[in-house]
Amino acid sequence: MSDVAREAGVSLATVSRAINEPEKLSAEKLALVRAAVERLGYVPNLNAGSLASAGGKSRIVAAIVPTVANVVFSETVDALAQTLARGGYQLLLGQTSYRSGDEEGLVEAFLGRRVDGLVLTGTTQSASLRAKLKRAGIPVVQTWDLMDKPIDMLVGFSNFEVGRAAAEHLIARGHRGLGFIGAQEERSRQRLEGFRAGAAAHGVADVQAELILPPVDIADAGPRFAQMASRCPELNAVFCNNDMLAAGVVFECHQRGWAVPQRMAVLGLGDLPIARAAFPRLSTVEVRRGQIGTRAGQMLLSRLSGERSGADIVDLGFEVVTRAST
Amino acid sequence: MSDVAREAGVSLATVSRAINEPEKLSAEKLALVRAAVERLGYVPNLNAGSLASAGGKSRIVAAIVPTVANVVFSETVDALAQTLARGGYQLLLGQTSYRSGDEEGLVEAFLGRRVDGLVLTGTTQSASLRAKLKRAGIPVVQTWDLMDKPIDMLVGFSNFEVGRAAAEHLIARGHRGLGFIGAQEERSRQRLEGFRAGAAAHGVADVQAELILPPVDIADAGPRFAQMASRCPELNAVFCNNDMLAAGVVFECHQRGWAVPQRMAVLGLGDLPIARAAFPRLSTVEVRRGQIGTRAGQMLLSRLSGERSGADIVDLGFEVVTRAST
DNA sequence: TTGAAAGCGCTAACAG
DNA sequence: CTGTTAGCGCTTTCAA
Repeated sequence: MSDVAREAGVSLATVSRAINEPEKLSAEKLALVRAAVERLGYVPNLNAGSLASAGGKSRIVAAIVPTVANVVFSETVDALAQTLARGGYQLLLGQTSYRSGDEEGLVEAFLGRRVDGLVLTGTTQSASLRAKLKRAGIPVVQTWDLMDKPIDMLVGFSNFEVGRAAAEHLIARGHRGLGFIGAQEERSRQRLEGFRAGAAAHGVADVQAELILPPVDIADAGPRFAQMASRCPELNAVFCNNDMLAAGVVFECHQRGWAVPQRMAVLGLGDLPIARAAFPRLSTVEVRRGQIGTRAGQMLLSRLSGERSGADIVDLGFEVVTRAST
Repeated sequence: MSDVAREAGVSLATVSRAINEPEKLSAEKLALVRAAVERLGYVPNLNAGSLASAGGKSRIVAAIVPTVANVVFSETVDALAQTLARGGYQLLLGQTSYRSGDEEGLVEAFLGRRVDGLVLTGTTQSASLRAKLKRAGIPVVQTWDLMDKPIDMLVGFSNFEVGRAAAEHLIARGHRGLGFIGAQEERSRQRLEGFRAGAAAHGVADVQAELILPPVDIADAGPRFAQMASRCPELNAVFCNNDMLAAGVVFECHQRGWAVPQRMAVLGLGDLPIARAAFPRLSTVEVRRGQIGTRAGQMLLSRLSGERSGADIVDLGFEVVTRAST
């Protein structure tokens, strides 16, 4: 910056003003500085700027997800990044690869960078992490599930209820040989519990379940489904924990010549594009994964702009959309 | 930090050392400082640190992709983030939403943050952007395509050759009524050119093409395919620019009762998990999207650690994998 | 081994 | 409208 000042023959403060509050400068000096900036290819150091300016805001928000390689999270991240970008914030990405122990280290690193806000996936942070976050005093939003006492803010839906609704949907359509294909992971387990509860409430005590160790490979869907089917001949409906898995099961049914939904009903989760591209069209539980990112971003933004906004807990809900596969 | 110093009864320098070079402190003082840090919940400000320390490295690398919501890029980003994390770097994410004009603004912002490195998607940056990047003097790696004179480093494969190979594969297997479904986007266009060239080389002059405006919705695959098929009754093989699209086409064929590949051959791109989950199993052009991220990360890391490493251009190639759908 | 002091690149009063 | 002077929170000589 001092190079620019010298080149333009003005003081440091003037250069700073030319960049941050150009309206407070004479046209003459402004032009001088701009020319010098141009000539030197000067790019202001934002870090130094935020260090010096009051509050030291970094204009960076960090997000932690299991992996962005999973569509469900990548769409949340996409929406979040877009929302933040509109507010002038940038996104620092952290991935745990489903190792929940990694979360604390990531948070620590982000806090060290003085991120202005944080979005977390899930609601099962350790007590020490919760405490650390509260002490940090920055807005935090947990996502993808619900709970009573969030660290700060929360946007998600009830995975347990999703499971229950899935069971009820399947039973209402006359299927009682129920199966569940999911992941060995928090939210999937919650859905399985809900699924079992929903089934039990209608007198279906036995539910087949296959939990895949993340990262879930869609190609596992077929084999896992095959296992369940041979273990339990009366199986006639499966709830897959994402539409990709469901598509895999549908393909497996095609291969076996099993009619969907007559011989086997298949219910997905997410309402991914493939649900509408599959044949038959997939019935699915729609969850607003994009909305999660958008809302999380908005909540952060309004908090960061000083608004003491309204709801700190938003339940986005979900919807069972019935198409042709159930 | 001064709070910690006071609390521990030592100087600022000692606190700094306790954090960055604990081996150079007496066990006594070290314990003192650590206790104070613990008691106060102190988190060192990394920004201030990098400002003060020579070189001012931020330990942040930025990546710009069209969108992380597209599997192909999300896997690259996933791999990149993981690789960088292992080297102690974090990832700042920028999305253009396919608006290539947004790229320059993002770069500007990242440069302002003094990121230590940058990874770009594609090779079609404007001259002014190229110049800016070169002047910035940080390692830059372009990805997802090939070119002769990259800004700095490059890791990708030839999209043109992918297209050509796809055409040759299809023709070799006896299909001559060729179609192409892709996106209105740089790399997809390159593949179409290659596809046409490959077809022409074997005397197939007429190639049907459908280019979808991004973001590509998989549910468009069926309708687009239907259009092509009705426009050109002799169509008997389509090359889809990603496996999702290909799965969509396969579903459409199921629906029409068209046997794949007998009535219609379907070739995908990417070798996504769904290619092995589909029925019939999808033939596809495998491109190493994870590798792109990993290699880009490694190249950056080795450059950042001072190694004057070897190849600055790496061609990852691709492979046509023949399964059951062609 | 530890501390004092001088910055890193920039912003923010405060004068002028 | 513009320049001077302190810092922001930390690291790093240089002495002690």
